[in-house]
Amino acid sequence: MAIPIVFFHVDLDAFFAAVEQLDNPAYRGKPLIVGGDPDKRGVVSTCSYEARAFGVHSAMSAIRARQLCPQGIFVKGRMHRYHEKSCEVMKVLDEFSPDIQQISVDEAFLNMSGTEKLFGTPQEAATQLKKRIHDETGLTISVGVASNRYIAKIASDLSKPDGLVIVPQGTEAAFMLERKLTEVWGIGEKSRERLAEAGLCTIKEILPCPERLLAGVLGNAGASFLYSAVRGIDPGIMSGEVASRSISAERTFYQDVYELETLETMLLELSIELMYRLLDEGLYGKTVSVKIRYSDFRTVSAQATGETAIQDSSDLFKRSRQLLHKKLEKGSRVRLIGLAVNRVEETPPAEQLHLFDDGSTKRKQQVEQAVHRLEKKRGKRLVTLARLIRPNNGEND
DNA sequence: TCTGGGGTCCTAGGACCC
DNA sequence: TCTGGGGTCCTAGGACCC
Repeated sequence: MAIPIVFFHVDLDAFFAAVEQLDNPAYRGKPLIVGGDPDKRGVVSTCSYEARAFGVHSAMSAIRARQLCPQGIFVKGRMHRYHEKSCEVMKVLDEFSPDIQQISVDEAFLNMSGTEKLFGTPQEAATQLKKRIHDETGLTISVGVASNRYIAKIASDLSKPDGLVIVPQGTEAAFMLERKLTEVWGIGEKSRERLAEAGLCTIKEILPCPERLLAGVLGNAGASFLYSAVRGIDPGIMSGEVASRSISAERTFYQDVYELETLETMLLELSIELMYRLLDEGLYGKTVSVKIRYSDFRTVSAQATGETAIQDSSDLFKRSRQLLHKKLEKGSRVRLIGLAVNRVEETPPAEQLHLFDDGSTKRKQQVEQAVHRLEKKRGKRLVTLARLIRPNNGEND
């Protein structure tokens, strides 16, 4: 007989807030909100269940969160610490399955197929796993169990916190039939609006629709995704390899700005930040894109692919500055500026020989790398371009 | 209520080549 | 002197997720 396929989806409950409450007993049992500054333009990253009782939730503006929950404790996130705790959790997961797929700092899939002899039934295995995580890290998890990743992912969300939902093999379609459209992972607000316009508000209404009809509403990819999802079949977006990578950094200004110099200064800072990350991870890229969000939230971008890989931060700044000038509407107020390097690779792209290159770019790159190494060692920034040392450039943090 | 930051994937249209 | 079809790459914008 074939071994039944069993996937666990493990999701840490209110992860950032739970870590803060773990590290600081004074926060326990209190409405704790991790995220941006309510006095600036921050949003809620994660909040404790005590805060959720007031209606506070992730992605809500921090100002709104404070209105709903004036007694809430607002703290800034400590990503470094969350990564540490995340590693502790993943270590425990490693002992339950050789096939683990971490999909974010607080989530992972475990292929538990064939582990029955070691851990018992899925119910027994999940119960052990939850206990071990709690005993060893002080955190609680919610677990979804199903014959495919997609259903497991949806299941883990249903009885948070400290939940366990098992969807037995063969009942996937019936399980999906009971779901609300808002519980369907991958279908967001815009897609729900479009479906509603087509008279499709429930899974029951979507089921009889041919894929062709759905394609008219959501496009080919969206239709194919939803057609599988409502039938309890894994649409496959959780298992694919990443085709290309990009790295990006962006800043929302504390107040909207219109001075070109302020925008350029921020772009330079972002260039330095991104270049350090490229060097740090040993990545190369030649496609740069600049994003501008205006005060009315209109967002535009400009992108260009150079002939050679980005050499150093001043090269990155030069390229991004050109894009900024190309795209910026003069006189419009800007609330956010962003910079990205797209399609980064681990090997340098083959470049044409530069007949007149005297080797200065290579030297600049070496200097930058050396400075970066030193800074990493000492944990602070040593060299700053003069342009960045200004009393106030209107930046958010 | 006035909307962060870091990502991935999809689509449509244009350029270019054979 | 008016013009096919397919493939691939690039760009801009949008949707979605954590």
